[in-house]
Amino acid sequence: MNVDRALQQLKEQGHKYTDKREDMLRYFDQENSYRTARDLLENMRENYTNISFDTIYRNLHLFVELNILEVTELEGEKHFRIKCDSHHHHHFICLDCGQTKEIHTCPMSSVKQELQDFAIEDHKFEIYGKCPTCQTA
Amino acid sequence: MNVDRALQQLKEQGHKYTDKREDMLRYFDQENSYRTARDLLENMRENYTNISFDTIYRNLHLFVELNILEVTELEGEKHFRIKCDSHHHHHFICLDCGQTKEIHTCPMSSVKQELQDFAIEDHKFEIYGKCPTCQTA
DNA sequence: TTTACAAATCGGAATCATTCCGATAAAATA
DNA sequence: TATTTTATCGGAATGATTCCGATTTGTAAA
Repeated sequence: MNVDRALQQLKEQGHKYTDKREDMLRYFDQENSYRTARDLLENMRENYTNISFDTIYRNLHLFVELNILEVTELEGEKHFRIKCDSHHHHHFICLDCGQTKEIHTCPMSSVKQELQDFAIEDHKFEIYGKCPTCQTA
Repeated sequence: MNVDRALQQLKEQGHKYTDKREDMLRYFDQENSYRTARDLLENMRENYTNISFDTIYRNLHLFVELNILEVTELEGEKHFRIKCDSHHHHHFICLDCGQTKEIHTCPMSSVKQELQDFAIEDHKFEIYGKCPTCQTA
């Protein structure tokens, strides 16, 4: 997912263009890691002094709904990151800095046999720890 | 993990016995599914009219620390269940009733090769959906 | 079996993330 | 440009969780 494509998708689905939306997407595109609503708010405040939490959350949820961002819950707080383009995969998530590394192993195919009568709606496979950078810091 | 063993473990580690602690453990032992602090509170109120959230949370955290309960975050709320005895495994979790089913597939061994320089501290593999009972209900 | 003390509990206030709402402002379109 | 729809703001409300001072209760030692 890149910013221009996301913006186009917004327009196509009847949502309005705003500078704030573009900047939010650019923020996640640059960060390329899991960030909280507060992280985003603080970054946005640099250019939009009075931006409100309502705007932050409304757009975060919109982006998740449109599959532009993905979300996970870490230590009681939602964290968002731009959705990866490539094929299905999972993430190692650094608990210090939020950086991620793609994991290409996914056990779902073998799991489905174990869950014949269950309606699978979603799954989460995440590995937590410290990335090389945060280990030395 | 069973109730008596948990109570003994509490005692061994210098924690005091209280009826409430025993009843909390019995609740999770019976339920055998992911329950919230509020679920527990409401159940406990039947016998202890004035039990407080402080007591609920303090003990939930203690139990997690002592490895008697395990915790996961579902839809912004922490859910607790009694820790399984058997060997390492993961869970299918029913999003309606919180019932779980053990999944015996775990991809961590193959994943470790992908994460040579990363310090792995924890991992989560959960499958969400509807259990057979909740599908028909 | 009392005593003494640390741990546990209560009640309620505080905190923190998130959501909601009414009023205003800005984008899109005719 | 006028109209309509969506977005934003500011601030209040909500809901889970935590904190705190005062009180009570296990427990171990006298």
